[in-house]
Amino acid sequence: MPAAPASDLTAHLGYWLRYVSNHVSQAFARKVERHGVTVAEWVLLRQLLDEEAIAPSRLADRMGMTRGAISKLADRLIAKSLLVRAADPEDGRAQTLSLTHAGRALVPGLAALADANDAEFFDHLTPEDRATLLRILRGIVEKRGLKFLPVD
Amino acid sequence: MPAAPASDLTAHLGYWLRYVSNHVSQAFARKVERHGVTVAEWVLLRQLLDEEAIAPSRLADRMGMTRGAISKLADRLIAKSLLVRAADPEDGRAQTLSLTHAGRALVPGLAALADANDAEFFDHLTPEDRATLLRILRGIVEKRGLKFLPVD
DNA sequence: TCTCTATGATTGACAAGGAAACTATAGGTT
DNA sequence: AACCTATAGTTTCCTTGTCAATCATAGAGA
Repeated sequence: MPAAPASDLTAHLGYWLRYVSNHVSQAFARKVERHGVTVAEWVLLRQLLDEEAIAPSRLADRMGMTRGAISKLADRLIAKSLLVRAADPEDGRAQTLSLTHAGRALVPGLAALADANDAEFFDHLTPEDRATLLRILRGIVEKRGLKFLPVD
Repeated sequence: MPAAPASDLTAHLGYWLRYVSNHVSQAFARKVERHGVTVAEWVLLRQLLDEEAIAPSRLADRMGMTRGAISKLADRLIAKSLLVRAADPEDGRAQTLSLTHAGRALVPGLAALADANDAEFFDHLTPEDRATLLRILRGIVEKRGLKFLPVD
């Protein structure tokens, strides 16, 4: 009798991954909340820091959200004067999003919070463990051909 | 000049953790969806398999959700005839939740899906890497004194 | 016993994302 | 040029969670 060993919930790596990841994200959410932004908003702002202007659809791909979600997320950031939407001069259908001055100014402070959050959860690991964790996670992304950055 | 190195988004372990975790959970969500349940519903059902009956508040703690969320989650499972709610005979305020026959019968199939999902994402790792990953994740939970199991 | 506070659970209002319908424009084909 | 299909974005509806208010009961203290 092989007795399939009962699938204990806590035996699943996926379970632990979700467990820890949610805590890390929740902790980060609390940190950025004080600055008036959500985690999704932070990710969008951060993406825009590198590029002059970017199409909503590209953001949707990169952030792993639907275009509808990006549309609304952009609305909220525009309402906070951190973002501007402009028509693409080369394509009548397309829009571009770019940071306002205020938006650009906000990013470094949030980045520092991201650093702090990472430190809070991972600094106690040995350098080897940190490297292994990163290697494993990147490996899964590569192996599975994952395309986008999740947010929630 | 130490030059704090710009906080590249992809340098954060929290980023990768969230990235991978969300994909693993989304893949699992698609699997259980075919059986008519959500991930949160699966977790609740699985928790109940071990205990005869359990208080909603205990579930809220364990699952890392608010009591309000558990209340509604239970409503949905009751509507699907997988769960029953009963008054606690010892405390007029308390309720207890327990699986119906159908609910209990559903769990093994879902557990198999959880196994399959884990295999899909982690089977390519060496046993050492799997062990390390589990150890690291458990270590973080312990170090940080995390109390509950996240769901979404 | 009466009252006050704490606790368990539910409910209502709101937030944020997904799916699908919809609008407008691009670009190829005839 | 006229049409047809593909693509970019937005909007609508639905789901599911949180937060805060609410209700009922428990249990301690005057």
